[in-house]
Amino acid sequence: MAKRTGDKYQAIIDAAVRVIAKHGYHNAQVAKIAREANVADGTIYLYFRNKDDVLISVFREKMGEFIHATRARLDQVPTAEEKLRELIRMHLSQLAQNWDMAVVTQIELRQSNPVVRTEIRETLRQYYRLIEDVVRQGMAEGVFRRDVDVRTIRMMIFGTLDETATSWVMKKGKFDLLAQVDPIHRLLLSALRKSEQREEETA
Amino acid sequence: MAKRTGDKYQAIIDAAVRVIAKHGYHNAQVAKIAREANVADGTIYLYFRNKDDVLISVFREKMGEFIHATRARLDQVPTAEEKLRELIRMHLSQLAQNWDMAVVTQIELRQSNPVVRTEIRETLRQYYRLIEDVVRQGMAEGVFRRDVDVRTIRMMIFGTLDETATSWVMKKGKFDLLAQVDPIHRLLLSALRKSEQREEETA
Amino acid sequence: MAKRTGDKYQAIIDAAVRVIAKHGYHNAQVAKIAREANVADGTIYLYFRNKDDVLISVFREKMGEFIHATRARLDQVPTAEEKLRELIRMHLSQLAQNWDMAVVTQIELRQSNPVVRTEIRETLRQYYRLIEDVVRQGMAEGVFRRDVDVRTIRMMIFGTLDETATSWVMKKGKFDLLAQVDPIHRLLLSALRKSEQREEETA
Amino acid sequence: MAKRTGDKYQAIIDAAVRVIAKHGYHNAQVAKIAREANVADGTIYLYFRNKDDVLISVFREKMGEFIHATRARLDQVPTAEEKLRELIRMHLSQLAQNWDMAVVTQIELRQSNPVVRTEIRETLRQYYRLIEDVVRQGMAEGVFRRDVDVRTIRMMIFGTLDETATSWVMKKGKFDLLAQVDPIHRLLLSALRKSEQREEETA
DNA sequence: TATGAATGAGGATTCATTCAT
DNA sequence: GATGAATGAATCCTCATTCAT
Repeated sequence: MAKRTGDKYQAIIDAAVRVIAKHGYHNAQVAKIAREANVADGTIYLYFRNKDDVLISVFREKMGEFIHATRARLDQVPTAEEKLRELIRMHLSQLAQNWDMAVVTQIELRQSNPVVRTEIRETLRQYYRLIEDVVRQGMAEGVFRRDVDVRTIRMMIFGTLDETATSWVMKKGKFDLLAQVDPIHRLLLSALRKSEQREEETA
Repeated sequence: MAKRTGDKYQAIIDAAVRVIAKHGYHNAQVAKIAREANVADGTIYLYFRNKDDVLISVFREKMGEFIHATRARLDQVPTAEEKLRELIRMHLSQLAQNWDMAVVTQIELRQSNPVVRTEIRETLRQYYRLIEDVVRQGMAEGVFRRDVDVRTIRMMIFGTLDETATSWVMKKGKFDLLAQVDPIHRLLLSALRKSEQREEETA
Repeated sequence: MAKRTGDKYQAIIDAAVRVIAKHGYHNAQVAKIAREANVADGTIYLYFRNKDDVLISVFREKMGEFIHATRARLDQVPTAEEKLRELIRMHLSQLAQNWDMAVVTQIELRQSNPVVRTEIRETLRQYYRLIEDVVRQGMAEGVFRRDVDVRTIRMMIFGTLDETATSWVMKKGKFDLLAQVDPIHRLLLSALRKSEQREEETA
Repeated sequence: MAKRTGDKYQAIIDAAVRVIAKHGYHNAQVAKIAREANVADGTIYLYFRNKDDVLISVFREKMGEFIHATRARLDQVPTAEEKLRELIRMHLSQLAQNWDMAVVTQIELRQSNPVVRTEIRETLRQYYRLIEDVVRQGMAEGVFRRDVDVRTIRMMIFGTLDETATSWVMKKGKFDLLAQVDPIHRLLLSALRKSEQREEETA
């Protein structure tokens, strides 16, 4: 049971995203997802343990791609400041490019039950680590301040990006999400950069 | 129908908070809330249109108190920088002082259906405005930067506080939430201050 | 929950008997029972924990009446031999008088799942005890043989009655069940009597 | 289709017995039986019409062997009284020697649906005839009473043996089934013998 | 006002059977 | 013959809401 590969596996995941985005989490019945994926209801259970497993897999697969793409991009720029910019850009652009996924991750999947939510939070940890790695690099470079805990900084970075994305979805994409990259980058850089004064401050 | 006052009205709201905090959103049945409030199931429908109305009212009432208390406090300090500090402090301390409410607002109520979520978002707007007013005052004072849209800044402030609060609840209160006030204030101030002021900072 | 009294409780039990007798165990859906009892599906769950509980209760209630009536009758006759006769007569006549119950207890409920079957077996023990008490009395009277274990004798008595009843139902009541009382009584008496008495028997 | 011979035919039947004995009738899925028999799910349908056919065949084949062995044994003893003893002995010993089959025939297969049960009852008729033949022989010999219908006597004999076997399985084989042969034989003989013989018995 | 018994719509999941390979 | 991936029908139970008292 529960094969995690194959065309149908992907088809079901993609169908789930479309159905949830269109009808909402609470109206995404297994039958609807099956129909959208052009498979029988029972077929879903050849690839997934249960409905929760489908939802968790949606998040894991998509967030996995999201993180993978982001990490690959970050690897291409050397400095922490540039990495921060790419992080912001990738975060917002990937959501901007896939409205369905944006709706699903920012809104719908957050309504899910405790089991799904716990799994989601687990997946998010990888992303947290990615962010914290950038911050740590900046500190090591001597560019980012060291007087604030890395986790606090990560909360600011993630919180800012997440709130921005959620607002964008709640406003039905009525503002240009990518236009936020630059101002957010400027804000976060200002927050993170060491200043001459702060150096003295810690002395 | 649906009178919005009286002892029972309050009793039901408070019971809802306790039940949701204890059993989780998905296990907060009307019957359970009624029992906790020492009223009959049907009585709830004398004070609320339906279950959604109870949940929305929970958020509206509690968030109303939250905003009212915050606004009252902000009125007592003159400058934007100090107001920002009080905003952060009030936000985190009010959650820190009421674990049930923290669980309910940061975790459980976010699992609710679209109707409730929309209403919640509506209530949040007042809080958004409060934050933006502080930012605008800072700009007017010539202390906060003006090269970034007020809404973007608000997203950073709210996103940071919200993510911090959520992490705190997810980690079951294992870290000291109030200890975050100071570092967050420093981060946000650095993000918001005009360059010149940052230089003057230590003077 | 699960009130075990009231008109509806009885109505549901009786409806279950009729539905099972008519449609068979595997076609006795909760909805069908509810409709037959003139209540809503959900009402059943105000009186019973689940479907199994309905089935178990059917057996327990009906078998309870069965045992009670039998015991009451046995109390009215003094000797073990007469008691044995009444036991046989009551067993067969009660089934003969209630075709639906006969079908349900002899055929349909035996198809039930392990949970239900276990509960049924539990209830049957009381009946076993009733039979064994008659046998023991006969032994105490010096009328019944003592060279065979009471339980073995009980198995013969119950086995004979049960097989007779089952055959009668399987043959759709095509033979006169009550006509079996006398021959079975004679057979069992011959089996049980002490040798001396058997000698006198023919006199 | 549905050839009733070959290694796989037997393998499937034997696998069904093991699976039903181990997991119970309600957990004996076709897929599980196929796996136990080391064949593919679909292969079962090359040898059997459907699942019911498998179950019926299990009973028919095994009961067939049971009856055949019993008949062969009865042929080796001349008198009805001895035949009765061998019947009892064979009935109980064959079950005692094959726990899986005992569980399957006494408990699990009785939970099956009407189609299977009807077929089972059909197969049982052969066994009924075997029993009745012994009884008739005893009557012809002038040894068994003739004042009770042969079928009634058969119900007593079969009922007694069946109830004994079922009790033994329900009690998980906690008592010695073969130790019941002698007392049951004594009981049944007492029930069946004509009065004169019974008189001689004590001499 | 207050009660709480009654309602009934709605959905995830299993598993016997098929059929293209 | 043999496979096993795919099918899709069928059902118990929960719980928000009503309404007679």
